Amino acid sequence: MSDRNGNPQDPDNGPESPHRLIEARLQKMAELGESVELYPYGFDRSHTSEQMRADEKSLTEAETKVRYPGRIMAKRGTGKTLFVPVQDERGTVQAYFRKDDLGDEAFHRVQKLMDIGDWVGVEGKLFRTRTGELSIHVEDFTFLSKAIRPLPEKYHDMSLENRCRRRYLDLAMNQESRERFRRRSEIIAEIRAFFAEEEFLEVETPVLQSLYGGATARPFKTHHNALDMTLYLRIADELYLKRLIVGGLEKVYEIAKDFRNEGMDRTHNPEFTMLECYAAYWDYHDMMDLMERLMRRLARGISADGKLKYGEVELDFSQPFGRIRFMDALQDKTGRDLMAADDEEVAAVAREHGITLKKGMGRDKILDELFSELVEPGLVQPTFVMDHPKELSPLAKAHRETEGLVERFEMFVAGFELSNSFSELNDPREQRERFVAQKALLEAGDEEAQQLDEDFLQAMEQGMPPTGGMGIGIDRLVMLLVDSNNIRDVLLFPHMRPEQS
RNA sequence: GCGCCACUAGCUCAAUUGGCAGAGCAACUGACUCUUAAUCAGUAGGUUCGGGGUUCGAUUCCCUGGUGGCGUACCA
Repeated sequence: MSDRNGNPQDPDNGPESPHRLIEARLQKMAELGESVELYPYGFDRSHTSEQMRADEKSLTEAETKVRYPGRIMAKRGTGKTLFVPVQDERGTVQAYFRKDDLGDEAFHRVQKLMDIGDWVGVEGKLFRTRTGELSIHVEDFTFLSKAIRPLPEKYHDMSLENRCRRRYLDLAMNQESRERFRRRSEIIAEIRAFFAEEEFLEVETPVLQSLYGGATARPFKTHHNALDMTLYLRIADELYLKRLIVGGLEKVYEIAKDFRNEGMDRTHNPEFTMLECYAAYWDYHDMMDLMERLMRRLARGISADGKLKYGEVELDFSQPFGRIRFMDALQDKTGRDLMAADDEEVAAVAREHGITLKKGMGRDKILDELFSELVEPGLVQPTFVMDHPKELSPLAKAHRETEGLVERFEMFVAGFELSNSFSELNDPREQRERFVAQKALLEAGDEEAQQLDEDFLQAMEQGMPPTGGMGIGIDRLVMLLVDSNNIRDVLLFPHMRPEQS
């Protein structure tokens, strides 16, 4: 944007010195306001653009008068006629104005005083022009709202920055943007329907928390004035949802914003939408099955065969998802059995693969790095990666067979992580030990380590049944389903630095 | 965080080696009764992101601040 620094041509400069383009529109408003209501209170719509296209034949044959509101997207005049594409949410239908039909004064209003970007309601019969454009032969029209700022140019895409900063313009100008956000809403509705059928209860837990937990991440801090205390914006719902399991709610889920005080890039926004679900008596195998059912259903909602195009690749959700063990995948890539390897050997293998080791990186952290580097990029088709090293998962239950591992899986697809799940740790003694270990990390300066949550431990001490839990990154899921490679495409208002003068 | 690149009219973009700051769309005036990126004739629109420097002269070179894009690091 060129006007971000508030120069005198900036139309944001306010009423003191209106921009010339705004001035022109204000003058039209003044003239228009003498004869019509500029901002009326409603409009009685008979048809949407979509309905007119669907029912064109019957509407035309019956010579039905339609009443259709929308935004003016262009004006093409040929003297005493005027063609005006009028856009509603799902499409555009052209309005055809004739001076002979409307009279000089009304025609002047539409030809001279109505601008691109204004809202209008037109009334008339549907027909096709000689060139085949679906049109309304206007008999009467109503101003619905006057725009005093111009719309962006119609023929080139807006810059990504402008599309995000001024999403309303992106939506106004781009049908595919409107459709994409409609898809997002439908996907989330479908997810809710799925969880309802699976008999999960949708719940809401606090965003403002005095202790943050349930994930390894740095939080946002805020302050409660009346209580004069520091509060954190949640980084996960986990510890609250587990309290509900303790309480006897057997299947719960929440779709909510989490906040993590970390970097931003094409797959990360500081606030993002997370789904977490917990089911009593389940383990991570049950959660894998649930995830597979969910993904198959969502994929089939888009294409009947369960295969989705994502960028250059075709993702197949119709077949059983791949299942590999974390350590086996590493062994495949390194040719070494790292399960048996000691810390020195693991570090050596990491160096062989060009991984820079930092101070304080434990064995499990190094394994995680190796995995991200060697295995993750190759996980294109939906795959469950199972049975992770223990240290990285302080809330997961120890593996029932293998020492040093936990019962956990992450689902990967298209090279990124879509969900994360455990057989949840429910032994309060072990949970306390793990928190104490995390606390040590925290005190050693690891800002992402988890805090000891005494209230949560007390809940667990009350008895928590065996439980399966899972988190799904909804924004990434939507990216996958709408074939987008940037999180900003699926967030209406992604975080942007404020513009400054 | 770090590195590279970008920022010029309301929007999308040009401008040769440091030498008069331009186009398309949008706007304004006029012509045109089936146009569709309407067309035709004309008009207007600029603190070249902010600040500093070098120079006879800076959109152009240097320093600094801002915002963005891409890569990288952390993370979902």
